[in-house]
Amino acid sequence: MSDGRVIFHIDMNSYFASVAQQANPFLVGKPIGVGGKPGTRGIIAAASREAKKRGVKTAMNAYEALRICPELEIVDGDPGAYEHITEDFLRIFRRYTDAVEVFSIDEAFLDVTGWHARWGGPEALAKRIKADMRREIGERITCSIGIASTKILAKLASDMKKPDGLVRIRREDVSIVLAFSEITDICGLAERMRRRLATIGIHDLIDLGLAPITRLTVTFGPVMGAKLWLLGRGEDLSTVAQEENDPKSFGNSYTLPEDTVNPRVMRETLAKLCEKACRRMRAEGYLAGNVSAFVRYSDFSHGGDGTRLGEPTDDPLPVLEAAWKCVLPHICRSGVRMLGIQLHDLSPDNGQLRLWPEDGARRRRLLHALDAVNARYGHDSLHSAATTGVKLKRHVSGFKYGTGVMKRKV
DNA sequence: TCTGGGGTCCTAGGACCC
DNA sequence: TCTGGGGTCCTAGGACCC
Repeated sequence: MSDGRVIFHIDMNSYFASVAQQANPFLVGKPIGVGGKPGTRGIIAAASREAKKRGVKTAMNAYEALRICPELEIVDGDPGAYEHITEDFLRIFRRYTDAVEVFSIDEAFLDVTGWHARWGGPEALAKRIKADMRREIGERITCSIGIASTKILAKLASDMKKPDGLVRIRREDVSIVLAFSEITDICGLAERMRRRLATIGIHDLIDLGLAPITRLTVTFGPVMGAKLWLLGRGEDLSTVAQEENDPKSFGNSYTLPEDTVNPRVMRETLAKLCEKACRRMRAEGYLAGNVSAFVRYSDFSHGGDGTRLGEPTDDPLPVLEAAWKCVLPHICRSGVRMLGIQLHDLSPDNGQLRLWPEDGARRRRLLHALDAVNARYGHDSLHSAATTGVKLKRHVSGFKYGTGVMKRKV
């Protein structure tokens, strides 16, 4: 069935670090890590090739990374630049097929079945894409391309040679590749699944390929069981999705510099998170019908709840009130390390279809004005006084808190 | 100075309806 | 008298991804 398909998985190498090095020649050839700001408990989001050689790994704690590699230079991420460059390489991919699925900011699947022949076959097309990228995006930002008949195998292939790799897994080589791969090399199978499979005597992908489907469906349910059975044969039925999906949720979370039991700190943190998530939602034109809020304790266990919002909204005030009620029963247990919120049940904001009461309309104008200032001067320039906890005398009917703004750092 | 922050998808279980 | 069973919707939570 899938024999005829030709799928590419294209994965940028050390993407954030490569972008930083391309933007700043002083960083070229040096071990750098992106993220992990001092004074926070952040982690390294990406390490340059030089840093990786010295043992720095993605998701490593910044202190640990500096201990292993004291000369490591830690630089801030630049989300705007990543988005921009991602758009550039997607444009290149779309020259060669309509079926481009954005898998993350630095990865995409391409279905080039029926298109590769005119470029001289899959490998020749992959080389051409690499050449386009070098010429149009730059020498620093390289990619690894995996070619196979399914998405899972293509992804496995792109992982096999880094950086600047090009690996094709042909149908006749699938079983040998699987025999030399770990269960957790397969996208979608991680440590938990490895352990669960071990409990029924499946220790590697060869075992998985030999397991009867009933054993898998009994243990993992009909859907996951069938999926595992196919994976054991190097098959998967997923197709390259061409259309970009609408977002399902907007969430923000923050790990405090140190654990706290202070409700005031927690509420202020939650307020900023609500503002941030609502701002993002307004920018993309969505309203949320549902909010959930949660805390992570010192021991990494967590607590929280969700609730419906009275009516769909993108206003941080009602969101904060609802989120705070969700979190409140959970904050007395022990020190809190992280707080987070998530807005779901999204609907498009068809402004004209909704009847805002006059105060509501005024408040919306205010929020959008705040957005404009923050967009211009930086995200933390202005906060609504209500969500920062400043008590105001002026109240606006229909809202529990005032709508004044507190000036900061402009 | 162990363990960030942004997401999606799947499953289990309860409520409710016919 | 007895208490089925299928379907859908919703929510909470786990697993996984980069």
